Parts: sequence; structure tokens; C-alpha cells
Amino acid sequence: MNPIEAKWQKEWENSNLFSSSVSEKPKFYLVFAYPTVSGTLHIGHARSYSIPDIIARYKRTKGFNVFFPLGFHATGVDCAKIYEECKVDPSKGTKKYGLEENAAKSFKSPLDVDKYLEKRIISALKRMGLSIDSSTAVSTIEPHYNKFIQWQYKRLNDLGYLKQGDYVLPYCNECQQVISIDAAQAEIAEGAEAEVKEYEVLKFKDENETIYPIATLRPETVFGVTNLWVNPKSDYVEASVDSETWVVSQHAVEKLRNLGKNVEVKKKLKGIELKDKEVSNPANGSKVKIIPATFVDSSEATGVVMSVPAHDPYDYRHYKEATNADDSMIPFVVDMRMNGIPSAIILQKNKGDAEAAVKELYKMEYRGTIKKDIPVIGGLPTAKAKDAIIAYLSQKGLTDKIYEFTVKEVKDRFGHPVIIKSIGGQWFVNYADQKWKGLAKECVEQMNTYPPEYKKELPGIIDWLRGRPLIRKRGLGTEFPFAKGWIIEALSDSTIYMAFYVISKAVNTGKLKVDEIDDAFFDYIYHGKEGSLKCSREVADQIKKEFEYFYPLDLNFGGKEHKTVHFPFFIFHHAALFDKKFWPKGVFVNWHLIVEGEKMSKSKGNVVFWDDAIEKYGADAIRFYEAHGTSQWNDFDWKNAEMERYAIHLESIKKMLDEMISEKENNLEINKWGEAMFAKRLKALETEFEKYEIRNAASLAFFEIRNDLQWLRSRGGTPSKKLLSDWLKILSPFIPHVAEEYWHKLGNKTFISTESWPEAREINENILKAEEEVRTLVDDLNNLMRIVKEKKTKLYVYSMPNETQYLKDASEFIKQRFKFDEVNVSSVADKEKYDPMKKASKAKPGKPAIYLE
RNA sequence: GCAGGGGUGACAGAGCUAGGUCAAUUGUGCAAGGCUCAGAACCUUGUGCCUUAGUGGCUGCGUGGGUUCAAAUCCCACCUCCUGCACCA
Repeated sequence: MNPIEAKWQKEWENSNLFSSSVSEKPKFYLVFAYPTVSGTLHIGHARSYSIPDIIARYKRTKGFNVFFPLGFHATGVDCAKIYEECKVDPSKGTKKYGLEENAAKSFKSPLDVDKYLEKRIISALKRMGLSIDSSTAVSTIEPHYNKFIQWQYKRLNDLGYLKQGDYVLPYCNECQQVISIDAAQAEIAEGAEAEVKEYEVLKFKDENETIYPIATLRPETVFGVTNLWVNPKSDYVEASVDSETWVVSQHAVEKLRNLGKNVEVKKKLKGIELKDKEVSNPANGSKVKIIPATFVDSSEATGVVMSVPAHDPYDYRHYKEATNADDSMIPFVVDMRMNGIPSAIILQKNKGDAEAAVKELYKMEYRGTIKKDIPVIGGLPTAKAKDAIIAYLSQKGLTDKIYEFTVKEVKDRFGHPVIIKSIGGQWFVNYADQKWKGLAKECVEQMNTYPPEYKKELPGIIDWLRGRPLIRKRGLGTEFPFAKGWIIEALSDSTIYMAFYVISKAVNTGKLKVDEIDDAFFDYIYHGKEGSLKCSREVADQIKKEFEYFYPLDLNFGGKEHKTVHFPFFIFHHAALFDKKFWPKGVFVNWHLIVEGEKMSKSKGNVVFWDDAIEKYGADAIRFYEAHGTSQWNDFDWKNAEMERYAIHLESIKKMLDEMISEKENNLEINKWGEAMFAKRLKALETEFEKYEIRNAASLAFFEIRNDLQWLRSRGGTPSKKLLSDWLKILSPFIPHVAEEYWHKLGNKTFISTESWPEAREINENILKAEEEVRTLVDDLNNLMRIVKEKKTKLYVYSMPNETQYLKDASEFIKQRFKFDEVNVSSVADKEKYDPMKKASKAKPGKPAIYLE
């Protein structure tokens, strides 16, 4: 463990430096997405958290009372998994999750895992030097948090923003649970890439009102139907489906039942028996026949398919084979401005490759328009026609839906088949509510986003959001107040947690008891609504005051994957539940971190654990690397070799600081340049910081200023102790431990972590310009010396008259640097000057002429 | 499919919302020199091609077009990579 870092972390802790409470100062409230308790932290977290910490520390120097709290998101799913794996093989826990060996062996329940990991996380955060206020720590599974979430959903329900409905999702009948299909998640043994595909079902009917439900992805082409297809060899059934009679494939029976339909098979039959059956098209009433064809996959969807030869190359081919129909008889729907049947033309273009033709045609038609003379949807763009025809038919009760995975076989980790099941009575958060959308947009309007472009995206995302399923059966969390045994899913329970930290702090510090918290309490704190409180009025008022002081939230940090998920929810819920004056002021999108070009993953075993990295490189070096390695609006590619370079670089800065601190100050003229340059950097740095351009700020603080100081010293100058102190203040948000250490080496007794930003200085442009000329001269000389072959010993410089004096002062420096015997500076106006090659005429302002001899 | 973001020199990564001052900041790597017994670190210089007393020219920022006196920067098409799309946090 790095002794300097350990020392200052302890000092900060002892002095309680980062806990915040109401004061006279302006506040700044920021949070990073509380870590999911799913293992120990890795360097990806380090980046996501060090950036907010840099900002928190910067804001502190700018005089803000910074509130930077902490919580834990415990979903239970991961803890349960870790618990199970450790039970079988504790060594897995150490390798895969970075757990300590003793701990891995000692777990008695998933909750133990959770508690253990929370402790690990908190100590890790502190080891990184994060200036968090850990007195707020709360986990989402603690009872007071649960009360808070329940209150939230009761109020949302009061506002009419919750609704109930059906919902389909992957499910395992044997395990009796929902399966999450996610390539990264280990719940799937086969078909992890599967997606759920939604077919529209259109009801064709025969003369007996028996329904032949065809399944399609392109309902708008229903006007071009020439016939239906069934597979002659497959098994079909006639069954009563709820109150109707349907003819579907045998395969479809189970699927329909899974979707919650009451299916009773009346009669079994072969596809061939349906031959020539006449049915009517639900869209236009026209009569078409059923034609058996072996290409039909009866295991897909309903096993009954509509044939649209004009717009489906397969249909076209089989239709021609089956009927010998003339092309002129084929109706088409989408106006492609082609001479003939679109599918025929495209099929020919693709040399008979039907699959390629389908792809090409669908793409073209998606951007096409429906023919004018088609009823209901004529003239609409294809993309809109789909919704329009469904809306039209469903009104008449002529549609339904059926679902399939995009891959045939999907199995869970026990090898059980995964099916698509309809869950009745699921609760949704109704983000489709227009009034609510309006509020959310209004909220976005008054917010800043980082990067700024995200703000432009948000209204589109808000429009796009629909109902969000809210509750689940698995894992840990808060019980949904309106459905026993169901808990609120993990994203829905973390939308307004920032408002809770003032309360969890009160609980942690013993001011407030968990029993004293109830709905009336929240109503009072957040809405100022009077009611009978279980806690003392005084305590409630204190908390309320603190809430009103720190709220609204100034910055919410979250990963880029939250751009369409958590951030919009966060906005919606704030907009619904809080007064406008408490609406959030900003969101900050954190990009991801990959390692050596690859995504970190537990299964790949390339996870770089936070603790290990700190042990090896030190917190400051990591902070430095992660702040500067790439812009914060980019994914970060962590490379060990790079990390080491940054660690070395940091060491050299420390060495330089040591030298400069022990150096005796002189009062050469060049020091004024040093001051001027620093003043200029300081100003630029502040601009970058205000935009949260962390990398640019780091670049200035670490590299530009360092190069300036190097130049200053090569010119014989010495930075003042004041300048060094100020440089440390600038560095301190990035590398707080090193800065603290050298701050004290300079003889300061306070903490640099709570010092204020260096005051702005006047920038002496004249001296910057004058010195720039010396640099130009050095550049030119470097250039010349390289080209000129023979050794030169004397330098003659000719400058504009007003520039001569400054260059004369610098001549000793030039002489030593290039090892000249003699350096002569003269004005171009000087008639007596030595100038055998007439070089003086080449001099320009800011760029002296040179002659070498 | 829908939505969003990228493709820049050996590498990482700026610049591209306000086109010229961009052969392109900075860092790393590499090369030469210095310092050292030697190495590390450190310092200086160089690092597209050609040319040159400090200059000038050519080729260049995914591909192909276009706008313009002028494009890495604006427009169009294409190729390609990444991310999200809902019970996964």
C-alpha cells in the first residue's frame, strides 16, 4: 500500500473532510450511479467514479459545499449467484470475483455476500481517494429504502402513471421463472443471441366463420394476397380458441396456450385436407383459396401463411409453380414504380437467390409508398401503413399477435426449453402518458447534459418510450405495494434515490429511526404536506431543510448504456414527483472502459480489479491515467503498458516538484514570463473544467504547465513557491494524495483538498510575445544547424528595433544552448552592424533574421 | 429492423458544432545526441515524401462523389466498427 496515499486518506477521514451539511455556502450536489453489488470493483468503476470525484474536488476549490454521497444497489441476483458458486468452489470466488479467500468460504447466505461486498466497495472507494460522504451509505434492500420506493410508487399510482396489462417474455415452465436472454448473462445454455419476434396475426375466415389466422411481419401487404399457404404434410388442428374456432398447426397449440389463450382441440387434420378451401381476406373481403405447399414451415407461428407474390420472392416463385398464373393477374400494394412485379424483378436481379431478393426488396419497400388506390392505407409510407392497417383491423377484432424467437432452439442453463409466455396483469410504468412526456421534456429543457449533444437526443427518447414493466418475481428488492410477492425491478427502484440520501444519513447518524419513517414522513419532506409524523417535528424539519438545501441534483453520472434507460426514467420520475424547483440540473454520461482492446468480463477472466491495480500503481497514477488517457466522451482502452508510462510520468513530476521546492528562488526577468504563462494556463484550465472537459484540463495541468516550467528552468528561472502552491491546487483534483503531500512539503498546514482555486492573475501578453520570439529563434536555429554541414561558432541575430533588447538579454541562453563562441544581437536599423550576407532584410516582426559564421 | 456514436499519422488520442493560420495539439513508441562504468530515469533534437541557410513543393485525415478561391472540417452515397432497444444493471 502506497504510504503517502494511506496517510492522507486517514487524515481526511479523521478530519471528516468530505461530509457535508447545510451551510451558508452555495451547494453542489452530484452522484454517480450507485454500484450494483455484484462483485468487487474493477478499473472500469475507477474511471466512472474518478471523473465525478475530480469534478467534486474542483467544485470544492471553487467554494461550493459539495454533497457527494454513496449508496449500494443490491439486486440480489448476483449475490445469489456468487453465494452458490462459492458454496461449490470458494476458489472461484477469489479468482472470478476478486473476493478474499476467508470470506469466500464463510458465506452462509446471499445476504452475507451482499454485506461483505458492500464493505469491500466502501473501502475500495476510499482507497481511490474519492471524496465521498460515506455517512449516507444505504443499500436498496434496507427497510427504510424499501419504504421510500413504496411511497414513490404509491404516489405515481395516485398520479395515474401506473397501469396494468399483458406482457410476453421468455420463460421456463419447468423452473417456473422468467429467463433473461442476454449474451453476457449465464442464464442461457443455447440461443443466447435470440430475440423475440412479434408476428401480426390476421384473421381470414371461411363461410362458417372458422378462422385461419395467418402470421406475418408485413401486414400492410394483406391487400396483395392471392392465396394462403399450408404445409400439406403437417399436422393441423381445428380448435376452439377462447370463443372462436381457429385452424392452426399442431405446433401452434402450445404457443397459443402460453400466450394465455384457452385452446381446446376439436379435430386433427393434415394440411392437405385444407386444399382449395375458400377464405375471405379480412382487409378487403376478397375470396382466396388455400394452397398446400411443402416449403411452409408449420412449426413457425400459426403454420398458416398468406401469399403475397408481388412483394415476397418466395411467394412469387411458389405461386407461379402452383398456379401458372400470369404476372398481370398478381395484385401489388407497394408502389415501387417498376415495370412489372417487384418481387419478380428483384428475384431476377439477384439471379434467383430468393433470400438475397427478400432482403433487398424489404429494404426498398420499407422506404416505399402504398399505392394510391389501396383502401385504408393508400398513399401512406410503408412504415406507417403497417400501424394503420393493424389499427383498422384490430378495431374489427380481426387481429392478434403471436411470438417466436429468432432462433429455433432456446434453452436455459439447465437445458430446459425456453418459451414465450404471456404474463397477465403485469404492472407498467406508463411512460406513454402524453402529459407525463410533456413534463419530462420540460425537465430536459432546463437541464444541462454532458456531453451537450445528449440533450438533443433526449426528447426523441422520451417520445419513443412506452410502458415499462415494473415488477418481477426474482431477486431482492422492494415489494410492490399493489401486488404481493412481486418486487419492483432494479431500474425502476433507482430513479429518484438521490432524494433519499439526506434521509439515509439521518438514519445512519441515529437522528431518525427506521420505524419513524412512513408515507406521511415522505410527503412532508418532499412535498411539505402536513400530516401526523412518527418522528419529532424538529428532526423532520432538519431533514427537510437539508433536502431543500441540496436539491435539486446538479449532476447525475451514469454509463452510456443508460442513455435510453436510467437517465430518461430519472427525468420522468423527477418531473412527476417533485416540484419544478427540485428538477435535476444535469446528467453526465460516462463512457466505458475496455482492457487491451477487449471488453472486461468475468468469463474471459480479464477483469482488472480495482484493489489490485491500486496496489500495483497507486491511486493517483490510476486517476491520472484515467483522466488523461482519453476524452471522457470516449470508451477508454486500458493498457497495462500505458498505465506504467503514466505512473512513471507521475514520478517524474514528483521529482521535478522536489527539485523546485528545494531550489532557491532568484529574481530573473524570465520569472515574469513564468508567471504570465501560468496565468494563461490557469485561465484556460478553468474554462475546460467548467465544461467538464476533464482530459483537456488534465492535459493543461500535467503536460502544458510542466513543459512551461521546464522551459522556465532551462532559461535559468525559478518558479515562486506561490506558483508551485497554485500548481498543486490545480493538480489536486486529479492526484489528491500527491498534491496533499507536496502542499505540506511546502510548509502549508491546511488540507489542499479544501483549499480554494488559485485567484486569477493578469496575463502579461507582452512578455509572452517577447519570449515567443526567443522560442522561434531556437526553432530556427535547430533547423539551420541541421541543414548546415560545417561547424559554426558565431551567431548574428537581426531583429526589429523594439525587439532587440529582449533578445540581447536572451543571448547568453542561446550561446550556452547551442555552444556558440559569440552571439551578437543587433537591430535591423543599425547601420554599423556586421552583415556580410545581407540577411537582415529577412527579419520580420516576431521572427529575427540569422546569420551564422 | 429502430435509435445513437465512431473510422485521423507506428500507437493512444485532439481537431472537426463557427471551412483557411492543419503535415495536423499532446502523450507514447521509435531514432540520434547528451548525462552515466553501464542501464533506468532525465535533458536536447528528429520522426509522411522531396527539396532548402531558417525555404518551397507534393501526397495526405474510412471509400467514392459534390459544394467552395479553399475541406480532416460542409453536403450526398457507400463500406465498416461500437453501443442501447426493456425485467439486464
